[in-house]
Amino acid sequence: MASGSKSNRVLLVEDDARIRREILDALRAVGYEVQVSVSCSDALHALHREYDLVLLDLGLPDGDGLDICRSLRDSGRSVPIIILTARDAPDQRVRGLDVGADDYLVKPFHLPELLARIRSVLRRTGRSVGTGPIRCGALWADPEERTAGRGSRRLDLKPREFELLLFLMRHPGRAWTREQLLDRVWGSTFDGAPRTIDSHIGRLRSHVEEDASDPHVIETVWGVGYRLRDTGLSDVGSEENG
Amino acid sequence: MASGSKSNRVLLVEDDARIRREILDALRAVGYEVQVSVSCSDALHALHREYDLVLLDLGLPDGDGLDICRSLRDSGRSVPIIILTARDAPDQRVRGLDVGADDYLVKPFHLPELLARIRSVLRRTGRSVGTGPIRCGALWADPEERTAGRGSRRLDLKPREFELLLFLMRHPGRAWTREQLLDRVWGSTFDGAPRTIDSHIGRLRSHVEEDASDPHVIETVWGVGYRLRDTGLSDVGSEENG
DNA sequence: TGAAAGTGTGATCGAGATGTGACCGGAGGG
DNA sequence: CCCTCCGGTCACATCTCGATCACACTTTCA
Repeated sequence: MASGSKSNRVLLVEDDARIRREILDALRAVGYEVQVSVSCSDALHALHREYDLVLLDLGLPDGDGLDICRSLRDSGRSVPIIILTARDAPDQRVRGLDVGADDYLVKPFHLPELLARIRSVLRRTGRSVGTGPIRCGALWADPEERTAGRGSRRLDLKPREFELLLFLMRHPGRAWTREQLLDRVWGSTFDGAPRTIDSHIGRLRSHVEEDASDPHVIETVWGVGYRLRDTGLSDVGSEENG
Repeated sequence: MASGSKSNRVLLVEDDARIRREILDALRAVGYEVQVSVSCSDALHALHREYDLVLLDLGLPDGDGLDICRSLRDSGRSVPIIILTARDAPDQRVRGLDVGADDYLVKPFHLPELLARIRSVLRRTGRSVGTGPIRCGALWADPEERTAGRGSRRLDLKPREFELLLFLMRHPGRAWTREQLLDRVWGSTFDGAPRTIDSHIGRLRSHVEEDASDPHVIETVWGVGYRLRDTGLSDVGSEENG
């Protein structure tokens, strides 16, 4: 999901120079990385690359934006699309949405509303933060599916191991004492020996580490506790759009 | 008996009887399973159950729909929400979208457009329930014909077993708790023991699994529930072990 | 209405996950 | 260099939770 620390990439397909300028400035002002296409052929070429969002005008000089939308969906690409157009008839809206657009906004529109709709679509397709899968270096975990893995390999974790890993992944780079982990992962009602943590860390390492005798992922902080190594989001062949 | 896997489940929150009737009829006509709430408290109660979509009016007699939206998101629920309201000021739209709504439609609207936007949201969130036959690995099922099988062999499933299998096949790879399965497959009216699920999973396994004593198709997720093996991923067989 | 099939539930058994203490070895400090 | 302290590992007791089964209840269909 192309959302990490980099900015979101947007393809703006619009032939009217004035409107284009206006949207472009607004998007850049709030930090999106924007590319521009002014025609169908132009857009189809640009779409060989991956984007987080396509803003699509329908009335283009060399064809209809709906065809772009349709061809993207037909070829299985799920990149989010928001249609921006002057065509405001109800059946035109229905048609736009039914060829696979995620939203349909009629010109003239208010820029703040466009930005809000963009945020909404990105939020939805980027999977909302609290529940969606998270990544940390080569590690990934999906609380909803209850799956975790390293790279392409899926890990077979026991419930406690999964909870522990999930917690650590939500706070990469930070060191935790055994007491804190017991409190946060086991819950405040649990009153057990801190050594319990050691066992579970050990078991987790045997799954997660390349070489369990030389831990690089779950680090020991001597005299304190443990920490998940913060790998400033290295790449592990992500991408799921397509 | 309401069967969650047969159609998409929609919660309609609307206090105006005329509008409610209109939307309700339209949704049922196209096959959605609709529940209705007429107030905030009503809606919050209904939302203890799971839905595929919430249609949310903002001006409710006992509070603001925005609060419902906000509280759902705050508690980590990602259920799709479409706001339907008479509030048409741009900053109200922005606000609605920014508290977590997936779409914002101003009254009066055209029903076909609402339906198209519903389709779009369901498509995007992957909750759209198709009516055609589906496959998952060697398994196949046809909701219309009410037949299911494994490879070339037809399975003789009882109604509940069929519904359960169908539901699992529509979300391969995802783990479900017993409570969730009861809610989605048995229906929101059913209030029974979670152990019931165990029985049906057992019966289903005896049909579906090569060797029922060593389940590979319907996996047990310890401490959570069950999951249909996602054959899309590479082999999940026992990894290392300590 | 009666028989037969389908479904829900509680009891029991056993597999598998978890917590704990003992023992070992290495890191740090004097 | 030695001593002490702390973390790693392991085996095992314990306990939780899932599988199974029998049976009662419900629904369906003749």
